[in-house]
Amino acid sequence: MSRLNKECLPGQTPQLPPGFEFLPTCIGFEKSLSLYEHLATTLSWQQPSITLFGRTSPIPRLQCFIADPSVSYGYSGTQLNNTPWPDVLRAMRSRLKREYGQDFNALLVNWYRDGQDSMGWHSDDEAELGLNPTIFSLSLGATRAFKIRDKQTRETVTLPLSTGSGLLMTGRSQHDYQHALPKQAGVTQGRINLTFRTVG
DNA sequence: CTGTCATCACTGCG
DNA sequence: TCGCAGTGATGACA
Repeated sequence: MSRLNKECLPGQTPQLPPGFEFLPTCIGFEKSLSLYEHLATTLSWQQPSITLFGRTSPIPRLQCFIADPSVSYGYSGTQLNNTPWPDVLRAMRSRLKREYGQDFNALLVNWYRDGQDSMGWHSDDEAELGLNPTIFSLSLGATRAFKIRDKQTRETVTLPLSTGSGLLMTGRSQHDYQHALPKQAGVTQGRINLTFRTVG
């Protein structure tokens, strides 16, 4: 049984830009935390290194790429090895197909072990994802501040993503906006983020 | 083959 | 505690 933790409580939801839909309770609180524990202990986590500005460092998070065997996917120069679908995630994928009519064939999982782990500004605009990709994101564990920034105006909104919440990104969300998960010094608990996508 | 372009995270401040 | 500026080698692609 997972322990209640203040770092998992929800925050305030701002007005979001077009193409971003926040779903506060996709799965229940207890269920989300037990799924966090399950995935943290059972997935085959990887931490590749990246070289930039002459300095090589491990990426500041762990990741696992789950996909159908036919799918090939990579970003910023690294090719990701496919892990087969665990039962619980295969079931979630089926549920998403029923609810959103979207047949996701790939899932990038990121584990932000504490507030020192992060992801910089980017868009999910790789060619393999197509023109206006639909991406579904599910958050498990500690609440982290998700930032969305308008590429033109650089106006930024902060969306606290609490455990069990979903974020559906559609339409021009990856054209017109970037998103990031900054470091948060106060956070000691971990967060796992599932991002379902359709490749090819 | 060659040049252009976007990319990514850390440190050191304020 | 937070955010910004400054830091370049690499791969994709025309």
